[in-house]
Amino acid sequence: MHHRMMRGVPELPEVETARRQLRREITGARVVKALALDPKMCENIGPGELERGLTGKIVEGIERHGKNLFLDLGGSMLHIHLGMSGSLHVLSGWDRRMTHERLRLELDSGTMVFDDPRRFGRYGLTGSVEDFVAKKGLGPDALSVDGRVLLERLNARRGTIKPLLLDQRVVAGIGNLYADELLFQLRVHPRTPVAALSPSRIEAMGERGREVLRASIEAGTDFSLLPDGYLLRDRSGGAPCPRCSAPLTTLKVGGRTSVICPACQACPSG
DNA sequence: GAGTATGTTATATG
DNA sequence: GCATATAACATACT
Repeated sequence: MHHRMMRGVPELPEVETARRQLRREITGARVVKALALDPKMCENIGPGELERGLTGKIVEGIERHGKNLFLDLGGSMLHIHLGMSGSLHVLSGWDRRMTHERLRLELDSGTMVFDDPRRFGRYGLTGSVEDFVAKKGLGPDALSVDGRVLLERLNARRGTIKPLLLDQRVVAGIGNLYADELLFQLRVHPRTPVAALSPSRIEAMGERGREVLRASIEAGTDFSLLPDGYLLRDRSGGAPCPRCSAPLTTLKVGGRTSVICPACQACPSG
């Protein structure tokens, strides 16, 4: 048996889906053997030391902050960031190594595998989620952010809206795809300066943001199951805008690809 | 072969 | 210090 814990590139909803699945499948399990297979992906620790730190521990719970996942081992935590191409799997029985296996936890109830072709992912030990968040300077988890909090976070900053939404120090968990979705739903052009957005617009963005993330979690991060009107159902250049049917266009903002409806998301004038 | 990629971080520049 | 731009990381796919 082989269970994949999530689908899609790991942004907040994908990691949250993995968290829920892992909670069901490996809570209470004991780590019999740990294999840290890629030294480059070990964060602030050597593979041997990490393996020793994991062996014998019991998985007491699974936590998440933004795109970061934490296995609570009682006293210490295994931190996992899935990068751009990482995925988590639970195997039972004697499944072979996966093609791009980077971390393997053999448990008394099965095996958890972190597979990652591009090796942008990271793993290591941390004392607590709070320590980790403080050390990285992460903002509040995006699911906990409402209109008031987003306004507060953005008030302290100048600059362009989309790169700020992607900055994990402002809010943790939003990636390129969900930023595009949010801006589309709010009819905001990604290059709009924050200063050009009214407080009520920013508040609305904060409220809508968690709705978008929740909707994706409910859909199991399968974009084809998102409600009508979602950009992510077909986010490709030339596809019809779900609102007005004009062809979607692509542009670069802050070095990242953005997909917008040129009719709905007006260019900032200033 | 060239160009693309949904994440993060370091470095340089104004 | 801040905002912005760029490269780098390593691999797969079109």
